Amino acid sequence: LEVNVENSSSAKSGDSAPIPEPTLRRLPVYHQYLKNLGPTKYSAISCTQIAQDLRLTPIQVRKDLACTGIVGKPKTGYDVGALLGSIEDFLGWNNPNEALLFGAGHLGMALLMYEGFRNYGLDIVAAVDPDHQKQGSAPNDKKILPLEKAAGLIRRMHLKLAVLAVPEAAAQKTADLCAACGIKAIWNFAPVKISVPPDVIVQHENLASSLAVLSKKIGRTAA
Amino acid sequence: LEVNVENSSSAKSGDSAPIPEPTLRRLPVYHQYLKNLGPTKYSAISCTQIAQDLRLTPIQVRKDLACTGIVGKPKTGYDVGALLGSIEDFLGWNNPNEALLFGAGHLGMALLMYEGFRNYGLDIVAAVDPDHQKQGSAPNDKKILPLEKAAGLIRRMHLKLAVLAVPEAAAQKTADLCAACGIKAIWNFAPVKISVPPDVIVQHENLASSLAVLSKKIGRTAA
DNA sequence: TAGATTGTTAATCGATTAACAATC
DNA sequence: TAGATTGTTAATCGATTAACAATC
Repeated sequence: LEVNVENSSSAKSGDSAPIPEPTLRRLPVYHQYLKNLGPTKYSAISCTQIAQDLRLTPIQVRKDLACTGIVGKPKTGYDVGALLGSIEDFLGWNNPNEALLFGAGHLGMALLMYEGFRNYGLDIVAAVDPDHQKQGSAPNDKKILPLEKAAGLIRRMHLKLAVLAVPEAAAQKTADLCAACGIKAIWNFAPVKISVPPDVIVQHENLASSLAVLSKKIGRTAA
Repeated sequence: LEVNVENSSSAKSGDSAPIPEPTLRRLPVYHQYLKNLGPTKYSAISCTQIAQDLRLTPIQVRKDLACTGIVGKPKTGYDVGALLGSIEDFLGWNNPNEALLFGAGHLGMALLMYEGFRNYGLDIVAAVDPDHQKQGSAPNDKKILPLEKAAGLIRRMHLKLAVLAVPEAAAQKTADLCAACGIKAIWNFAPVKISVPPDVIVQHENLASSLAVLSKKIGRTAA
C-alpha cells in the first residue's frame, strides 16, 4: 500500500512496536483461559502452565504477555488478577467502542443479544433495519430502529464504529451510508468485500475463509 | 531437493506441499470477487487486475491461484470460468460436508438459515436444541430436533462434522457428546476453548480475537 | 516479432523458536 | 544459595515480495 496522506503524521512517532496480529488474536484466548481458571489457591501462574493447557510454547506465551506490559516474577510467574487486568487494559476492554448494528436478521439479533461483547470492548447501542416488522425492542431492551434513523443516530452519538449484518446485496450501500456519516471502522459480517474510503477501516469476518481452512484440515486427516 | 513434477490437473489434498493458511483464507475471496465480476465481455482476467481490485500484489495472487492447479495463459491471464471451477474443486465445494448444528438460538438460526454455506462446502442437515419451544422446522424446512436425537442422527447419517452454536456453559459437554458419537471435526462458535480427543479437529471462530484486531486498528489511526 | 503476462527461483521480511542471561 | 522462571537477544522457519526466465 502506498503512503498517500501525510497530514496525520503526528501520531506516527514510534511510541511502541506494532503488535503482531497473531499475538492480538491470542490475547483474548489467554484472558478467557485465565478467567475460567476459577478460584485456585495460587494467585500466580507460569507461562509453562498456560502453554501446556493451551497447547502453545512457553516462549510464545511469554512474548505475547509481555506485549501487554505485564511483568512477571521469576520463579513465580504472573499474578492472575494483574494479568487479566493487563490484557483488558491493553485491548481497551474497559473503554468499549460504541457501535451501531445494521441488520436485525438472525445474525444481527445474535450479535445484538450477545451480552459478552461489552466485556470485549464493544457496546452495540442499537440496531437499524428496513423491515418494519423487526423494528421495536429486542428482549434485552436494545432498540431496533428504522434504517432512516441511522444517520442521525451516528451523528448525535458520535459513533465511529458500525457492525454490518445485512444481506450481501445491501452491504455496499450500507457501507457507503456509514462512510458518509463519519463512521471510521466497519466490522463486516456480510459475505462480500466492501469498498470504503481510505480513512475507513474494514474488518471482514469471512466464514467462507474459515470453512476453507477447516475443510482442508479435514481432508488432510481423512484422505 | 525438489521433486513431485507430477502435474496432476486435479489437485488432490493430502499429498504434496501443504497450502499456507493465509492462501486458503484468500481463495474464497478470489472466488467471491470473480463471481461478482458479472458478465464482462472478456472471459479472461489477469492477476494484475485481480490484485488491483482486491488490494493485493500480483505475485501473491499468482502464487495463491497456482495452488489450485489452474494454469494461465501468458499475455491473457486466467479464464474466469475455469478459475472459478478450479477454486471450487480445490476447496471441495462440489462435495459439501454434511454437518449437524448444535444450538438453535439466534446464532444457530442464522447459520441454519444461511443457504450460502452449501456453495462453500458445508451442508447443515439439521439442528438440535434442548429447548422444546425451538424444536420443529425452520422456515427453510430444516428440522430442529431434540438434543437426544443427536447421537442417533450422527451415527445413522455417518456425520463427521458438527457446528457448535451453544452457550458457553454447554460447549464442553456438547463437544464430549460429539467426540463420543464419532464426529471428527467441530466448528466451534461458542466463546470458549473446548477440549477434544487428539483425532478430532476443532476450528474455533473467535469473535473476541477479531475484535481485538479491529480495536487495535482503530486505536492506531485515532490515537 | 514485441510485449504483456505467467511461472519459478531467489531474497526479504516477520513471526516463531531457541539460547541464555537476569532475578527472585 | 540453588533452582525455577522471566526477559532478551539470536537463530530458524515460513510467507511475502522481488527478480527473471518462459511463453503465448
